[in-house]
Amino acid sequence: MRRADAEQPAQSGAEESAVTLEMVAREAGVSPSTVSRILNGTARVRDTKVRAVRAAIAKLQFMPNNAARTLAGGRSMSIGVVTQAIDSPFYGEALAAIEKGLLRSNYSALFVSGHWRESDERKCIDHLVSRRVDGIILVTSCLPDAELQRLSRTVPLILTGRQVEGERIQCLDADSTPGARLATDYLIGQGHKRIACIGGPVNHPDAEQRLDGYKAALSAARFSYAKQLVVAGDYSDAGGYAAMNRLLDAGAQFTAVFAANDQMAYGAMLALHRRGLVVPRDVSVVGFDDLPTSSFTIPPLTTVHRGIAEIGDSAAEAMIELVEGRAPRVRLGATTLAVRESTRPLR
Amino acid sequence: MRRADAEQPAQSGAEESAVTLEMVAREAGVSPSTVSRILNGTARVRDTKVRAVRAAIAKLQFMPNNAARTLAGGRSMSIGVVTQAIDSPFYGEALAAIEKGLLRSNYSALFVSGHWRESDERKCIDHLVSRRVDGIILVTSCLPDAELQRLSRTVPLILTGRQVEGERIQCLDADSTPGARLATDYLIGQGHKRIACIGGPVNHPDAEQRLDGYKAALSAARFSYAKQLVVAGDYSDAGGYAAMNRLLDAGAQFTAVFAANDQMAYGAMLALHRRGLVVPRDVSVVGFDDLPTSSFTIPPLTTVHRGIAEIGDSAAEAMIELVEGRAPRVRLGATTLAVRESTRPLR
DNA sequence: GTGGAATTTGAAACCGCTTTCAAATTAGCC
DNA sequence: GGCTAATTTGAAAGCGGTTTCAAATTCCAC
Repeated sequence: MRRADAEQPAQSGAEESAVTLEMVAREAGVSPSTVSRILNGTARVRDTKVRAVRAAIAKLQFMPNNAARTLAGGRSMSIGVVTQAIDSPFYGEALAAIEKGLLRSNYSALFVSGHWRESDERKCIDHLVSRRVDGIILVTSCLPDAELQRLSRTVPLILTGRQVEGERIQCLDADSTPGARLATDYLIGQGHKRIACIGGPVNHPDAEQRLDGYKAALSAARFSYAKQLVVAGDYSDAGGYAAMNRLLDAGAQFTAVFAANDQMAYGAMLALHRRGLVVPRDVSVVGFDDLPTSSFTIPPLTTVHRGIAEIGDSAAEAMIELVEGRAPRVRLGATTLAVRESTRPLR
Repeated sequence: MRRADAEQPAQSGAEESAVTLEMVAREAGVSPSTVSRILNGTARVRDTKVRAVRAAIAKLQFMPNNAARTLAGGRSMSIGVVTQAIDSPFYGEALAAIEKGLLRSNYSALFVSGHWRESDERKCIDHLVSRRVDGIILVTSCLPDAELQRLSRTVPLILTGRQVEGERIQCLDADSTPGARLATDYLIGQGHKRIACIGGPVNHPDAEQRLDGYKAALSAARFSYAKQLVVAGDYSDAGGYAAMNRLLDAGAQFTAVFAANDQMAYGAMLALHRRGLVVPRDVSVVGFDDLPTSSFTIPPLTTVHRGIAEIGDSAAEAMIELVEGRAPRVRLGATTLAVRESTRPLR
């Protein structure tokens, strides 16, 4: 309850006025240009001065003003990252990897979410452009190709989960078809004949790929595609729950399910559990994404592993190559199947 | 394989040079000052000019350069948000809410993660300061009080999950003690007498509160505190799994467990499952946080609900009040218990 | 010691916007 | 219509860095 003795004006809520490069220069007895050169390593400087400047920086606790740097230098050292929902486990993992990858090269990430809505995404992107980001990573995008192509004239783009042509567009091709094929093939290999599918949102490029993979596996095994075994979800737990209920209510007969992502698999498993069906005894379930939690569901989920972190990492790396003017060479590891305990051989 | 016909220099990777405020001014036949005033609403301007400028902006597709604005205006319109792991479901939910809350007032969020390491967090914060954020929201912080107080002289702070005094520090008091008490009281009320506890990381203010709540409930019921029933985790699924195994391996006898967060509860449930113990028949489990997924675990998890989104939302709101110079009035809804299917009355 | 090349430095312009200050315009009133 | 007061505008000075350009030093060989 003691008050400061406060002879000097209290300055309530006062910000400490920031140290500028010029103050550093004066303190070190050199010109601002010299300080700038040392900071950026853009020219060699006599060693005695380097030391003097370093000392001044430390003494004054100087921190360059990023806005000024951006304005003068023309680069903001920040990369915009567009996702659809920052709070989905899938994006979370990707974002963490991107953040880490960018930070390695001293770039920082600006995350924004489009909520699967074109208008929201457009607004986010405008925001990023206005902040003069040096590049944009679209982890998934709702926008039409033409619009992305137009955007790429303003700022270089990295795109995952989709293929769009463009001089300054790099696509990290994460085609989901093979993964879905892998999952379905596995179920077939385990002797399952009636395999249901809980798909993603309709008209969603990625969701379509996953459905395609499912169909391809079916036809390769000469199984007929049964429409009543396929139902659309929305990539959420609740959606998977509802989808499974629809399947069950319609009296569909199946011994296995392929869910187009892990979260829907969770929901589906709960719906089965509620009806007294045990996974994998009564129904085998396979997911897609291999979220970190999927090792800890009951039972642990068999799922398509694609290294989300790896995608994020590659995206970050490619973006840095791109903005530094090098040609990014991108390679993604293959998708694999993480076999756990939600599936079993039939008979 | 066709090459561009390219008579005019190819300008490979050329950025469209950006439209500036001055170009807008010229196009509209007014001075830059006037355009600025219209943009910011800082003075009234004759209606005819407003229209002319609006037209010019639309025609040229002008987007103000944020770096220049920040430099000239002294505010960056961005708020730093420090978390520990952007990919944890807990933070994900909080971040989504913060992003949304800030966007409402046209602020944007800069997310960085400290990974529960002081040095990392310090680096992140320096980064934010250097970017001249107008404020920092620390969703959780590892840094000592004194350091935060020092930091608050540079930039206003919102702090959740912890209480630190300071003129420009606002704490969103999310004391976890009552929540933990609530959970434990519930188990006791259901007739459980031997209640284990999987705590958070030691020396973690929040984790300590949760442990305190557990102890308080015990002693209120005149149960003795049994050291062998308490084991520390690390807030991760894997940690909860390991912790439960330690409990079981040590031969601890209990009919219920309180886990200090949901993710550890997931891990604990899996460990029980692996030993053939059924939740809630053999052991009741209560978590803390009410993550979105917790409604979809098997069985759905009984857990302490604290409205993570609400915390994020309030943090954003309070931060805006703070930077706009108003005194933030913060109120958080009470914590409640979401009773689901992982608990049952004993006997 | 000297000339010329190579290296190191500083002055000053500039990046695109905000804001102050004074001039120009308009409005209001007798 | 003329004078003052209120309103609207533009010129210009920053904000804090980077970068160009030319001047000042240093280096080196002869």
